[in-house]
Amino acid sequence: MNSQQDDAPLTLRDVAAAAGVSLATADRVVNGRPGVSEKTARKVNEAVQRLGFRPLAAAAELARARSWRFGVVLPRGSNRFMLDIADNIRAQADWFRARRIAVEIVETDVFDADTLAAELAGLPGRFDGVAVVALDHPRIRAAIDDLVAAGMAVVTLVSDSPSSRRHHYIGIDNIAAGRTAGSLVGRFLGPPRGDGAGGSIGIVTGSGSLRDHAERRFGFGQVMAEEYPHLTRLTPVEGRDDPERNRALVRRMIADTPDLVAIYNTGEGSIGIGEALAEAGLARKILCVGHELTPATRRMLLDGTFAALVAQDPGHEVRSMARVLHALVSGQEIIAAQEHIRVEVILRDNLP
Amino acid sequence: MNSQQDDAPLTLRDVAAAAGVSLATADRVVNGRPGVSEKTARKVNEAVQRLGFRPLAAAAELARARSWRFGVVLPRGSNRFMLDIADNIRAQADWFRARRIAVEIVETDVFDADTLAAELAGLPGRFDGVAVVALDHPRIRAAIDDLVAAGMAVVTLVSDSPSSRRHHYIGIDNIAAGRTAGSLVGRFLGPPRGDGAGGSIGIVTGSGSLRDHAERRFGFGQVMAEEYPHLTRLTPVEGRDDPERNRALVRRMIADTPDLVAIYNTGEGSIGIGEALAEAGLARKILCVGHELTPATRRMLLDGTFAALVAQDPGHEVRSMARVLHALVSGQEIIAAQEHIRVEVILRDNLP
DNA sequence: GGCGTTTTGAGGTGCGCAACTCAAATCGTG
DNA sequence: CACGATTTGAGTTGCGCACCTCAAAACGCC
Repeated sequence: MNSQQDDAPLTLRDVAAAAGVSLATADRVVNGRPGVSEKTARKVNEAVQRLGFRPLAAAAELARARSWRFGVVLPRGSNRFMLDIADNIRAQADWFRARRIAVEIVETDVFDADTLAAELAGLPGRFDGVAVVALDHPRIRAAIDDLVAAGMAVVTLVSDSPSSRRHHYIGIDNIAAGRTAGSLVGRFLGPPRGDGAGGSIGIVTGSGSLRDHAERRFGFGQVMAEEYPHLTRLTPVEGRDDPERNRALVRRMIADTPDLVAIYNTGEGSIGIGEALAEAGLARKILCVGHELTPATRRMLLDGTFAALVAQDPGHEVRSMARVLHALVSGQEIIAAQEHIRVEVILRDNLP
Repeated sequence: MNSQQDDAPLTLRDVAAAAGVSLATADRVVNGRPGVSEKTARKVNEAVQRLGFRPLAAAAELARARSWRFGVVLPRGSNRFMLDIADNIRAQADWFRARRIAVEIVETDVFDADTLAAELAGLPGRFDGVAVVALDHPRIRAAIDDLVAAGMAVVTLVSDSPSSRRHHYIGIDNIAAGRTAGSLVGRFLGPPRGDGAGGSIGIVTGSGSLRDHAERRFGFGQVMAEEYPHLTRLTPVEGRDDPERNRALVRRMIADTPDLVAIYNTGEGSIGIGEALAEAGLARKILCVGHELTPATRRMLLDGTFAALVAQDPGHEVRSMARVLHALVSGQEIIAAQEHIRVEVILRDNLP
């Protein structure tokens, strides 16, 4: 016979009673409204602690009774990965609607700082929260800071602008991703031949100005220099994530590099690399490691053209973006561990 | 000047109006209550479709106004990974409280079918939903089916009982995990020596009766036989996830196997393997691949004793368990993609 | 047409909280 | 002590939905 029926859900009323104050005062403290003496506030906070009170999420949300408008700024007409992001946003439509969140995808030329900055400048008023695939550029940094200053919740997506005041970055550590690719290449190639030579590694990259690609090259180079000095890194070639350009570049790379043993693609358009290798009869002969899981890379992983992919889960990123923006605007807590985006290694055997 | 103020949140009342029925009738249809003619139900469902109505999650949850009791059946006094699971459950306490969910961890001897079955038999009435680290055994299957028959939401955690009627399995595909480990070992060892010999691979496993370990061995063996026939697999030795036993076993393995080139541990207690190798001065000389990220395996990954880990994220599993059980008991939808637990490959470079 | 049955409508209640108003009590200060 | 300022209490409203009751209407059948 317990004197306290313990299933009784703990409400703010209980906290007020325990603290010896009225519901109104407890509410003022919990919601940070003014007009409460420090002493009283302390009493209430102690009661909250002692009883382990948490406002019921559903009730809080319902009572706030407002809707949110989120904008997601994505590169226009972009690669498969960005299309996946967009698809995942649409797939989350129900989740958003059930939370009174209206999401609008804003397509723009992310790669031009002025265009992107202008686009960002037009967002306040239209949205309560914004996710943006950022460029690491002073003008973008300033534009993002302006958004934050305007009271919007701002997260960077996939590509960060770390010096800005964005509230959160949702994406992977691209240096770690590059290092991981480096380790895979080094390990898969095995120890140097008898004469100490290891061969050359071609590096295909999107563009020099994208922070994520630059970081991947950096991480890759770090590991190579430290751990596999017998391997030669060729100068990175820029295919701008375009399969056709990549194909041409790899074709030339093959012709120019007799001891080519591996190719690392920091970005998209891996299919072009696979095609160039197939043309030359070198598929599965030259070790390939790339990024992101797409229908094309999946196929090449299965047929052995690519040995491994270093990837990030766009579904996770979109859900994380949704949760983080929602938590930011509605003042909820963010579960850091849940929002950490992992650098995934995908082999043929653990394809999702 | 839009005639329809589009920010007006769509409520059930709007649906009722659009369908030309009363709120009560619309409510009956949406919540599957009886006493509505088929014709009327169709009208309402059409309106729901047409308007894209979703009940506001917060309001629905609040209105249901009930609390849930979940039980999580874990092996008693178990290994680091299971302790991580328990820790993550405790770390989710706030999340649970905010949803009026009381979680109780039930420790028992999971490895004895009778004990586990008896424990499960005592759960109905105590809980609304149960997550259980299952054994694949007819008696457990029957016990799980009884829970489901008693109206409980039941998910298996980490280790499945696929023939049972459990509503959901939360864990990885262990065959894929074993295959992944096999590919890593095969790739990392590189091509056979000139004489075609590849060396021997030791396999350390927990126990023959655990389904997850058996599946990992199976997947590992598959890949080895298919892709790396030049490598010899030694007969698996059972260390019951105990570091001390593993150490003794590996010590003997080293002594008995001159051409030992790699060790694969399907389970826990990897630290014992590292110690045995260090004693023999073979750390980093023999390729090691194991499972699960723990403080010990993290350390050995960093110092190079282990080349890679195949892992599952206990945090993700616990969150997924919470979401799935909550969705099951409260009749919500489950986002399959979100609940899929990935087979992760962890190298030194992508350590979370 | 009259009966019983099924279907529908109208309305109420409460979930826990946020946000507000207004009056009462308390406080500090001269 | 008196004054105004600050703090506190009491109470109300509404968020959107689930769930319930009761009466009215429509229906099917003989």
